[in-house]
Amino acid sequence: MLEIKFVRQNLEAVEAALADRGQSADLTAFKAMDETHRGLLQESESLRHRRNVVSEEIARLKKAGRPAEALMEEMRAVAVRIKELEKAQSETQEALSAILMAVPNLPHPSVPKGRDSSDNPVAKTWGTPPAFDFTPQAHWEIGSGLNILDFERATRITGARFPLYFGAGAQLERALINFMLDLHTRAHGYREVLPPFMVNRASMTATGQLPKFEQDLFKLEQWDYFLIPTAEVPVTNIHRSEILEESALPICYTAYTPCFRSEAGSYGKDTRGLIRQHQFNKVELVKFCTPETSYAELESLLAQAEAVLVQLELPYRVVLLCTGDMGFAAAKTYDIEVWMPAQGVYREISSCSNFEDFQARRADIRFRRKGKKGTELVHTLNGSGLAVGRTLAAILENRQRPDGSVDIPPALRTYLGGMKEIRP
RNA sequence: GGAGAGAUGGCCGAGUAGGUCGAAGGCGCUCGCCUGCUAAGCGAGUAUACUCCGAAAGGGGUAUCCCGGGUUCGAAUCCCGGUCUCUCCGCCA
Repeated sequence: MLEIKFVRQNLEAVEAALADRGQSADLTAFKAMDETHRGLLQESESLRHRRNVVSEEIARLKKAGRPAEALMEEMRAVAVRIKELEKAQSETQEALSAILMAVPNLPHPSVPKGRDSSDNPVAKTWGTPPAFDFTPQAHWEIGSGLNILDFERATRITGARFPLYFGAGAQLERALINFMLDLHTRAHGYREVLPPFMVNRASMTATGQLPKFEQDLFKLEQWDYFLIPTAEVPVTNIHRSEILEESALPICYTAYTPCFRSEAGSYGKDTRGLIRQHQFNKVELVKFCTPETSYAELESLLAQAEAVLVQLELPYRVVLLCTGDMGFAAAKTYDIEVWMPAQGVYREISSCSNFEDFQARRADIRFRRKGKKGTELVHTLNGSGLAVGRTLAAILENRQRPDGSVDIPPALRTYLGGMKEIRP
């Protein structure tokens, strides 16, 4: 969330930024509530002060064996008033935080203004889409032809939008996970973590999924736990409520997890194939760093995610999300989109964001500068490195051959016992 | 699931016949001094959040000893509820 002081002092700027995101922003309720709240705070604090002073006085009188009944009587009334104020205060506090928790992050100045994905400028294009002298098949057709993907049976086991891999398909998914983790840990200096796949409400709130987006999550019925929609949640929460040493930064983690999303509101979209599933695998990159380095870290994070596609020889492009297309918590986001030949479009395969201190404030993750007093909020970043199912889909489509077989990218072959291709 | 123990500052760890405890002591860290020889000595400082005053420097106030209630003029200390951790038993991949 945004700092309450900042919002108070920059109401118009915040409203304007929200408008850029395509949100109607009316913070007059916030302003009034904030003033009420601070008034209550001042009254109750001065009463508490009075109480603290008098309590000491009572202790002194009693020790000296002198009567204190009159003061105690006065304090009984003060205590009642303090209780009233506390109640009112907790109500205004709750109202204020409800408003603030629902306010998205402010876009970084370098983010272009725009309404939706059609306004996202392309920042970079890498590789050349393969030229086929036959009509390329969609990955679900290839997968079913090779008998490695089975969406029909997955539906029987669970329901729509769940994947079921067999044989070389399952192996390929696993190989991709290992390949990505190895690349990020060995070449990019990340530390591997394997976190819980369910998290509590506080963790979801810290990274921004809650309270606004509960309908996008899978929630356990008997527990106040949620299935993670991305490893960003458990991994960012590793350091919740901690004060880190500046010398420890940046902290870089990479994690493989399955991800669970209800995909509410996406009915009818991408109903076939691996593109939009309720459960999918992802290797995530997460960084904690100082504010002055976070934009450089965003660029390197992006490059590290791109490196996966470069090594797999999959053509892609990078787009910079405009203000209207960015996620709730992000200040700046690059999407990496891989080429999907069957549809002839680039599809998102990674999203790399700098959240600045938006998540850190919610999660209370700070650091201490060497030789300086006090603490500052860290900046957090994360990006997919990459979405595994979509990567597998891209390999199938980009490296398919007219006979229905698929050529395995050379970088991946050692992870598959030397397998060079998948044949029916 | 059953029984018991516990939760204090960056870390360790005192502190319960309720008051002068934001909290001893140690470690760590910062600054200064001393000394110089590899590892010590001395001194000072060292939680966080919110809020008010101030241009600022800085100063005032409040809260926080797991969380939420309660008792009381007053609670780290007493009572109730919850969460988490540890030990033992049970169950289990």
